[in-house]
Amino acid sequence: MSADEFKPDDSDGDAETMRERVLRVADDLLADEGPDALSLRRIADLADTSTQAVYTRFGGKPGLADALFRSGYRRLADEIAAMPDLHDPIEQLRALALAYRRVALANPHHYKLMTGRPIADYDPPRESLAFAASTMEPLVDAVRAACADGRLEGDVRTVATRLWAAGHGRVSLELHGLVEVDDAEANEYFDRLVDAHRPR
Amino acid sequence: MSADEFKPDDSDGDAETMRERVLRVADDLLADEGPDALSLRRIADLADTSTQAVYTRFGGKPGLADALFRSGYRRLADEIAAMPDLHDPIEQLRALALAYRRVALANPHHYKLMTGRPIADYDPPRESLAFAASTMEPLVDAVRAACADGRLEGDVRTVATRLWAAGHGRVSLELHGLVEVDDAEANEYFDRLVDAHRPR
DNA sequence: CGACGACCATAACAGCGTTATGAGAACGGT
DNA sequence: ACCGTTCTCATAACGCTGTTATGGTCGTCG
Repeated sequence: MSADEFKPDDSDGDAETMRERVLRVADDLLADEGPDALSLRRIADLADTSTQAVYTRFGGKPGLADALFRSGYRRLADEIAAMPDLHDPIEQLRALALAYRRVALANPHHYKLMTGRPIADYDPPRESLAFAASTMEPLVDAVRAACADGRLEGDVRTVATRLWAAGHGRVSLELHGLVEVDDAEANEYFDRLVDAHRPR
Repeated sequence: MSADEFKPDDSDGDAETMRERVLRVADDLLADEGPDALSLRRIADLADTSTQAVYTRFGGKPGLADALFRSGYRRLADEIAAMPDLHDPIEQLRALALAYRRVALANPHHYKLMTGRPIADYDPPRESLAFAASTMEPLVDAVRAACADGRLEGDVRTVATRLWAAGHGRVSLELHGLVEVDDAEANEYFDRLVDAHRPR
């Protein structure tokens, strides 16, 4: 049983800890088959361990779901951080919106976990919600820059929140099949949103 | 299959059919405790029947979920239909947005079922999605009237869809705790959205 | 070296959605 | 009016779920 691959005593090196392995397996399973496919027994089997390990590392299924929730927002934050600086605040806003939508459509199951409640008995705790909201900081920065240039007007955080909400709404309806997925219209839509906050 | 059943001949005119009873119990349970509390066994007990009845009437849990999905959109459609006609298209649009948000915040669990996927193995079928989209027709009508008056410009359905998406986004983030619930800001937000489609 | 505590595999428990089985009522054709 | 068919639903079982209890192995530290 359990060919002792590694012991946690000395330096971790590049070996994967059990926690990392479980998280990676769950993350892949979520991406491939969606939230309904996430069963502790299946995850434990795929990670070559038992369900009990999930409990010692994550405290249970909601704890594992929270790790996936954060992992989803971390990916979003990483993709945003990897974007080139366009130096034009309005262009930057457009790029952020496109990136947001692109990440969401590319990882629909993660997006549902990040903005919906697809896993029973899991509701993101305060800290996770705060972390999620913090991934919108680049958007706030771009709005601030645009306001400083006189290209937008209004309270910075309020405007940023409006853009976030509107962008999320479009993506959410697309993902749920309530409106058609349409890149061109999505772009038009967002441009109009930005226009709505231009000084006139 | 399933012509409407008749009870014995006596005058029980307002008697509830088993299907109605199950649906009402499930609807109350959803409103009171949320989607996670919906278990067929519990519903069957509360409706004084067995789980099997749910299968003959709804085909299973996803079928019951679909009935609740439609019931949620029907309530929304009814509330909208009960609104007085304001005769001013823009005012009508504002009133529709407020009604949409009010219904959503008053029935958060239903709203999650209507726009999210909180019940395992249930994805709304085409017809249910079409029914859901049809509840937005009064919004389309108001946009059409506003365009006819020259108060808005653009393709009618496109503009209506944009307003729907943006409104949904705000409500969704509020319900999920990602932005603060704020009536005044919600109104401001929607007014800006409408402004964005005014001719300039 | 021995006691302690962390970790995890095994197994059990209660609950879930679903399905099989069978009994009883309702229906339709003759 | 009769009888066979069909529909409906209660009971019980099946396999799955998340969770918890138990016990054993191992590293840590007094």
